[in-house]
Amino acid sequence: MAEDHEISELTPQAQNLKNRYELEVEGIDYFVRFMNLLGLPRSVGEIYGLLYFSKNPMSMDEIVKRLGMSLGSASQGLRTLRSFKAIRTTYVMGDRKDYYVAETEFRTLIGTFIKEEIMPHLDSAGQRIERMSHHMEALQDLEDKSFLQTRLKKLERLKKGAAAVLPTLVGLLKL
Amino acid sequence: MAEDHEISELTPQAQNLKNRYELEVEGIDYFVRFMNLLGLPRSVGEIYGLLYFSKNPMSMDEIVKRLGMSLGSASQGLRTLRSFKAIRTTYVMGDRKDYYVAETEFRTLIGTFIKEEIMPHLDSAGQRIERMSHHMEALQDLEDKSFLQTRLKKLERLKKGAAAVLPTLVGLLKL
DNA sequence: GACAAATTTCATTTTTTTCTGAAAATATTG
DNA sequence: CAATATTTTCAGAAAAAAATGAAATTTGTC
Repeated sequence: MAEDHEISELTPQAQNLKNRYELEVEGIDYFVRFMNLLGLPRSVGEIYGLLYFSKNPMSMDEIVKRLGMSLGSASQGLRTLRSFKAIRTTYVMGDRKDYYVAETEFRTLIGTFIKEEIMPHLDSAGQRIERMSHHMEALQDLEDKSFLQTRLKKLERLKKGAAAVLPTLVGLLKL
Repeated sequence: MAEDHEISELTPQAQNLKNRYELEVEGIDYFVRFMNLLGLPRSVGEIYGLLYFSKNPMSMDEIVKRLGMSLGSASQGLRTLRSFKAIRTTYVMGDRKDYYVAETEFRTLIGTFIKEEIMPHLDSAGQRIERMSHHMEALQDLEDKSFLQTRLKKLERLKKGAAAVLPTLVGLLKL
């Protein structure tokens, strides 16, 4: 009973484990917030965070166990991450499971995100502006017409600006 | 009964109204999607879209009537838009209502959004990275430690890059 | 400063998104 | 190719976000 009163003192090993664990938890939280900023669900951020701070590739059932999430969420989340090339699979000899590792090249990751998630919006934005311009051209009231013309031009400029800046941004990310 | 069979033919005036209406609807939809991309609720996009394509300032009850939304949503949405400086109030003589007009300088609008919504995240991200580094420094296993050090450095670089690029982006928006 | 109009707040309801888990589909091994 | 392990799908449950509307507050007017 000599160490009864030292119950909150940790051995160096225990302290070490605790540090590693807290680092991981905070790291996962980091990516949960980041992905959330991009409009992606919590589970996606959790999986990516776990993989980002894991030295070894992980299988889906490991991920499920570590994060305490359902198989469905894990499968869906891994699919999303693959679609952004944020993770990739590795082959582990003598095992039929798939193993995943985080892609840590943020440049690629964000580039894919812009290309797949943002650019399509810009395309349909362009089409919508065209349809609006068409309606605008046909208006009788000249004052109203010219007012709307100005507003539509501004929209067009915004759209063109975004379409120009985003790819440049991806280029800049080489940093 | 001469025009019975022309029931779907519109007079020029009616056609004109229809064009104006469809332009407005499409314009509102445009901003609903845009705001949605920024993670803002539909009601915020609706209000901004309506104001953006309206030549005249509008009061809250007009907005409520035109969009068929609740007073609560309108009040909340207007507050959000004001906080981004996406709209401003105008004074209308002899009327005690507040009247709103859209701020059409997208540069300002996006600038405010970045400053108010994105930058705070970057600050807390920096703090979180620091806490993680602290835990990392204390680790015993040198291999794991150096692995995590690399990962944390990458995170740090991403964060620094974002912090540098975003204000630049605002500058570029002068276009 | 009492009244009325306009606006905000907030508890509740509605809608949308995300998660779950078991069944179906697919892939792998002996 | 049968047996089994792994992954995906998807209907329903749970959680989160947004909208509602009536009460409370604020603002402006006489």
